[in-house]
Amino acid sequence: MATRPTRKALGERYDRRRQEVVDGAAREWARRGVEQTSVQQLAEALGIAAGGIYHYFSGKEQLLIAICDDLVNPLLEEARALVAREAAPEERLRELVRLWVAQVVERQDHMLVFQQQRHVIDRGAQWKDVRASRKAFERLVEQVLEECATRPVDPRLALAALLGMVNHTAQWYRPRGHLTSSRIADGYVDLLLAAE
Amino acid sequence: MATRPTRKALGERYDRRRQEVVDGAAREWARRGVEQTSVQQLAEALGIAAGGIYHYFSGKEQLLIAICDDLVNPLLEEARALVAREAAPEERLRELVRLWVAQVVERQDHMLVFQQQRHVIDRGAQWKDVRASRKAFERLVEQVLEECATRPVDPRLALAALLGMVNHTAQWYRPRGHLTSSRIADGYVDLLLAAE
Amino acid sequence: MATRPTRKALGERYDRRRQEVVDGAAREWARRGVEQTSVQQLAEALGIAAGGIYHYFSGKEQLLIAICDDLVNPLLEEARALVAREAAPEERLRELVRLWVAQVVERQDHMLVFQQQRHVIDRGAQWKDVRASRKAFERLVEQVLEECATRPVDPRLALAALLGMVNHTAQWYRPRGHLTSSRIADGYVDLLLAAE
Amino acid sequence: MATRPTRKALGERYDRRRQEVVDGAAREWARRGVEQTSVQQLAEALGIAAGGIYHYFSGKEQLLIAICDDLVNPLLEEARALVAREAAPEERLRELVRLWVAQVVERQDHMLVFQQQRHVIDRGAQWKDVRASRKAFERLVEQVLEECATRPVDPRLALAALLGMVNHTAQWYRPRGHLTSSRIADGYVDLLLAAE
DNA sequence: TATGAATGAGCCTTCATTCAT
DNA sequence: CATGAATGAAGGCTCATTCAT
Repeated sequence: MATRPTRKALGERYDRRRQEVVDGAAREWARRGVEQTSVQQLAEALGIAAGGIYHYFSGKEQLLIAICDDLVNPLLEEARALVAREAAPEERLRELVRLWVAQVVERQDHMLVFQQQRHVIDRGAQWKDVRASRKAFERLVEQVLEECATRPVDPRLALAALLGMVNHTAQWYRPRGHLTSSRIADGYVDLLLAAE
Repeated sequence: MATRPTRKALGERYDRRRQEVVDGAAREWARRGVEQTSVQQLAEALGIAAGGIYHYFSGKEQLLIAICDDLVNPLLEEARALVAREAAPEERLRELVRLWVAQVVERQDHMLVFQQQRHVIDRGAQWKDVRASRKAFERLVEQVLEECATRPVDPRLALAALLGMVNHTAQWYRPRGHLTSSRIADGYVDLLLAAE
Repeated sequence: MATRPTRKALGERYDRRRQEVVDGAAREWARRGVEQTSVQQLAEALGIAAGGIYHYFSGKEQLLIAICDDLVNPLLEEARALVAREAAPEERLRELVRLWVAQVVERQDHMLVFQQQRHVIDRGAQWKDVRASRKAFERLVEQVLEECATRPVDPRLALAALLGMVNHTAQWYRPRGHLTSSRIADGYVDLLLAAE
Repeated sequence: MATRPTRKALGERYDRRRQEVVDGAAREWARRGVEQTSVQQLAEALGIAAGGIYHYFSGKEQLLIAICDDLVNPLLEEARALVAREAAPEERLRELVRLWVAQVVERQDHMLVFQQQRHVIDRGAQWKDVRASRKAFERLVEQVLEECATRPVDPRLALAALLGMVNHTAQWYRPRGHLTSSRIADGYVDLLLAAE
C-alpha cells in the first residue's frame, strides 16, 4: 500500500525544493544580474510565490550565500581529497585543474554569480565562511603549483594567471563545443608547465 | 581684479569637474559596488550634493557608461595605433599586452567596475558602443596572437586564457610591489609563447 | 480498554483547548503587543502549529474579540447580580469596586490587551457587543456612584477618576504584594466617599 | 528688499515641517492606531509623499519616539521647575497636577499614542530615554505627594490612583465642556487630600 | 484535529531623479 | 552651477490565512 510521507521524506522534499531554489536563482541571476532581478521576478521564474522563497532562506542575501556555499565548499572538499592522494607533482596539478574546470563548467551559473558579486563577498561579516573557503582553495592551488616545474615566471604571477584563466572560463564556456572541460584544463596546465 | 573665467575656461572647468566625478565614481563603485552605492552616498564621497551629479550626467547609468567609455576607448585607440606600426609578431604581442596591462593597472577601479557590471553591459541598447569597442579590442588581440608562434594549445583557448589572465589582474594588483605592470605583461606573454 | 471519548467529552476537550488558546494569547499579547506578535509566534508559545489556531477562531481578530468577551461579559454579569441585591449605597459601591478590581487583577493580561486595543474596539462593527457591554458596565458604576455621598467633586469627574484608577491597576499590580485586590478596591472607594 | 532664506531660516523651516509631521502623526495615530495606519496613509493625511517622511525620521518607530519625547520631556522639565519653587506641600501638589492635566489635555493625541504603545515603550533599547523620563516624572509626583497630608490610604496606592486618574483623562476629555483642565486637576487633588 | 508549506496582499523603506530656490 | 527637499515607483520582506496531507 502507499506509504505516507515520513518525517524523513518530508525533510528530503524540503531539501530538494530548497536546492531547486538555489539552482534556479543561480540560473536567473547569472543571466539577469542579482540586483537586476527582483525577488518577485525570481519567484515567478521558479514558479512559486514571492513569499515562498522565505521558507527556505531568510532573505535575498542568504540565498546568495547558499549559492556560493554550494560552489565553494564541494570544490574545496574534492580538492583536499585529491591533494591527499599520492601523485607526481605535475600530475597532481593536472588533476586539480581538471577538477576545478569541471566544477566551473558544471556550476557555471553559480560561478558567474560568484564573480558578479565579488565586492559583496569581500565585505560583509556574513560572508566570512565563503571568503575562508575561497582562500583555502587558493592556498591549495598555490601549494600544488609550487611543487611543479613551471615555466620561468614569478610563482605568484603563475598562480594569479591560473586563477584568472580558470575563473574566466565561466564567461565563455559553452557546452557541446569540442573544447571539453578536461581539454580546457589540460590546455591551461600546458601553458604553465615547463616544456619537456 | 580677478578676470571672469572665459567661456573656454568654463568649459575646461566643467570637463575637469566631470572627470573628477567619473574617477570618483569608479573608485567608490569599485570598492562598494554600483548597486550598493546610492547616488547620495556617491555624491557625499565626491563632496557635492546629490543633485549636482545630474549636471554632468543624465543618470546613474550614463555615469556608468562614461566610466566604461573611459576605459575601453583609449585602450582600443592605443592598441590600434600600436598594431599599425611595423614589428615582429611576438614583439607586437608583447607590446600589446604591456599596453593592455598598463591600462588595467592604471584604471584599476574602472576595470573592476567594468567587470562587476558585465551582465549589465551585455544587455541594454545603450551599451552597444561599449560592447562594440570591447569586441573590437578582443579581435585585435586575437589577430596579433594568431600570427605568433604560441605553445601548442587551441588558439581560441590561448586567447581566452590571455583575456582571463589580464582582466583578472585588476583583482589582485597592488602598486608598490616588485611586480610592475610590464613584468606582469611579460610574464603572461612568456606563458603563451613557445619556448625558444 | 480505553473508552473512546464521547461526543460530550470531545466538546469539553475542544472547549478546554479553546480556553487555553484565549488565555495564552492574552498572556503573550499583553507582554509583546498584539500587532508585535505574529500568529506564528503565538502558536509557538502555545505549543501548537500556526494553522491550529484556526480550528478555534476564524482569525486573529476573532481571537482578540474572544479575549475581550471573556473579560467584559463575566464582569457585567456579576456586577448586575450584585446590584440586584439589597444593600446600603456606600456598601454597594464598595462591593462593586471589589468585584471589579478582583477581575482586573485575575484577568490582568486580558485587561492589558483590552486597553492596548482600545482604538480598535472603538471602531469596527464586529466590536459592537464589546462596546455595548463596556458601556453597560460603566452605566452601572455611574448609577451606583450617584446614590453615594461622595466628596464634593463633579459626579462625572468622580466616575472618570474611578474608571481611571481601577483600569490603571492592571498596569502596576503584582501578586504577592501586601496590596491585595480588596485592599486596593477599598483604597479607591475611600478616596471617593465623603469622610464620615 | 526680500531677504533670501538664510541657512538659519532653512533650519527653522525644517524644524517647523518636522513638528508638523510629529503633530499630524500623533493626530492620525491617536484616532486610527499606530499599526492600523500605514506610512502611506499617514503621509496622505499630512499632504506629503510617503518617502518625504523619511527626510525627517529614519523610520516609523523614530517618529513614534519623537512623539513621546515631545510629550514626556517638556512635562518633566516644567515639573522640575515647578518643584524647585517654594510652596506649601498641598499647594505644590495642586500646581503640579494642574500642570500635568494641562499637558494631557493640550497634547491629548500624543498622550493617547503614548498609552496605546505602552508595551512597545517598555521593551526596546531605543526607548530607554523615554522610559527614564517617565520614571523621573513619576518619582517627582511621588515625592510631592509624600509631603502632603493625604487621606489615610497606602501612599503607593494614592500615587497609583493619581497616575490612573490623570492619564485616563486623555481618554474622555473633550474641549468646550465646563470641565476645564484646572477644574479637573483640582477635582483629582481634592480626592486625594485629607478633608480640612 | 493537526500540521506546515505555500500564498499574496500589503507594509516599510530605499533611492534615482526632479526642481524651486 | 549647486543645493537639498520632495517625489513616487519599486523592492525586500512579513504575515494572516488557506489547504493538501
